[in-house]
Amino acid sequence: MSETRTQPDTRERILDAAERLFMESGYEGTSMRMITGEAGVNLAAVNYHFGSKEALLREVFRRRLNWLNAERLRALDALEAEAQGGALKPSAILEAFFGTLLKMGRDQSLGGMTFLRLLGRTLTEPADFIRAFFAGEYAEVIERYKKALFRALPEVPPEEIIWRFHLMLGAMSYAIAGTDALQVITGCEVDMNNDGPDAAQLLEARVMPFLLGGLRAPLPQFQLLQVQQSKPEPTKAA
Amino acid sequence: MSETRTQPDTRERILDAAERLFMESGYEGTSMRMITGEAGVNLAAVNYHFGSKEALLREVFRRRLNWLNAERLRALDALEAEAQGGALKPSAILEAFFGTLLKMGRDQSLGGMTFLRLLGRTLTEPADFIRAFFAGEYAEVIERYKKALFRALPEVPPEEIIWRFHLMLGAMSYAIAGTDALQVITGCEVDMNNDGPDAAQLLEARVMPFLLGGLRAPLPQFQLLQVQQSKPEPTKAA
DNA sequence: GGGTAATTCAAACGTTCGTTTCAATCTTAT
DNA sequence: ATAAGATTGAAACGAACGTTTGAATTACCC
Repeated sequence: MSETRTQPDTRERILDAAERLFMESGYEGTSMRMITGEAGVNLAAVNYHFGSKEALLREVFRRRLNWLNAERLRALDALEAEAQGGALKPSAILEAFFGTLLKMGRDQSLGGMTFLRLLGRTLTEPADFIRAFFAGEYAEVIERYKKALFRALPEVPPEEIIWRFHLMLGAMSYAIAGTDALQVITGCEVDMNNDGPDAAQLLEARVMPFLLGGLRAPLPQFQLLQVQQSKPEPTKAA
Repeated sequence: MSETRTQPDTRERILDAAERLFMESGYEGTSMRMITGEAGVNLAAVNYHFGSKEALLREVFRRRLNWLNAERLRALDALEAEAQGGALKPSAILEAFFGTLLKMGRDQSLGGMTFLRLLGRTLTEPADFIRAFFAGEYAEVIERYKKALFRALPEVPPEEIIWRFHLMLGAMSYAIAGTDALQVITGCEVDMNNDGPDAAQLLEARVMPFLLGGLRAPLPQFQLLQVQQSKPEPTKAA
């Protein structure tokens, strides 16, 4: 009747529906009709408000990554201010980088576990425009954290640090996105299916020690590889 | 004179093209016309030889996973025979599981790095039939290795081992599949782009120490979590 | 060499995709 | 109240999708 104020922000309804569906079915596996159907809006609304399906995906991420990027930089700034020019502890850097991520999983207004899973899953999407988008969004933050890790681990060759950063991102992404995928493979249900604060807390308690253990693992034998890649700097014993 | 080769390798040409294209563009992002075009065969050939696109994907994996599964079981059998009933070293178990995988990357006749990347990427595909297929293909091998890890690490709670198995799979998959995806994000090129033996060897030297370090990392604080998990009731949420 | 099955081929099938159109409706400021 | 602009609605667009058809061609066995 008169209270049917049918304007609960069409844009937000579309973004919420798209976030959930992209997470569940992937970008190519989600159609515009699925999105507008779940959002309860007209099919043409997506193209009217966002321009295209690609632009919609970008906006889905932008409204979350703005906060994530800013918060990650803020956390690193705080650490560096506290250290007063000294090197940071690797565990503190990981806590700032991944802890900030997991904080999103606990806060429904920041997207919660839904966005975390979408993020982890989308990093492996093969579409070119998606990869290009992420490269641009992440560049500054990754650069800052990479340099912090270089300073925190001066005895580890930078290339090795980059590799392990790589591997930590992969482990974390799978732990988040592979909630049902990999746990089907491992044949055992780990109780991170439920959304909300518990899932993110469990995740943090389980994953952070693993990441730190991997980061601080003994270095591989470099003699052979160093020759192959013709890097002049020798390995410092560790 | 080919007595058993009744086909002019049309089947193999399709499988090779599909393997490469699925790796590059994903399942949904690869069309039948792309596959038959690259294979140089007629569009109808896929449905004639395999029945459907889904069945083609399954066959692409089956011709590789048959070897991988058998070899992984054989490697574990050899370890257990050598141990004569004793527990295995965790590093040996990882070497058997992931070393076998990386052996495929070095052998072009087993699919090489192309198949490895396809495998890592497909594990995150959201399509239901893909997940169901992998669950069936992997079940036996995962079960065997899980039990071996339980015996090798009796002081670690089984659920924690499963989690870390999870995380190791994720790190390895990203290291393989994320060749260009994540290295764009990290903004630094790691030279695993080239196929062939070198890439797999580099991968092994870099990744295995990381995985072992994560697996043997100190356990998290369990007091709080243990209460939640010691209760046998599952508390499943929708 | 003829008969039979296997395979290839061009063409079309029906469906779904993202996108566009344009009239109808709602919002807002004058 | 009314004009102007913003938003929504129903319908259709052309293209691309996976799949099917039926005739033409090839390979194989007796």
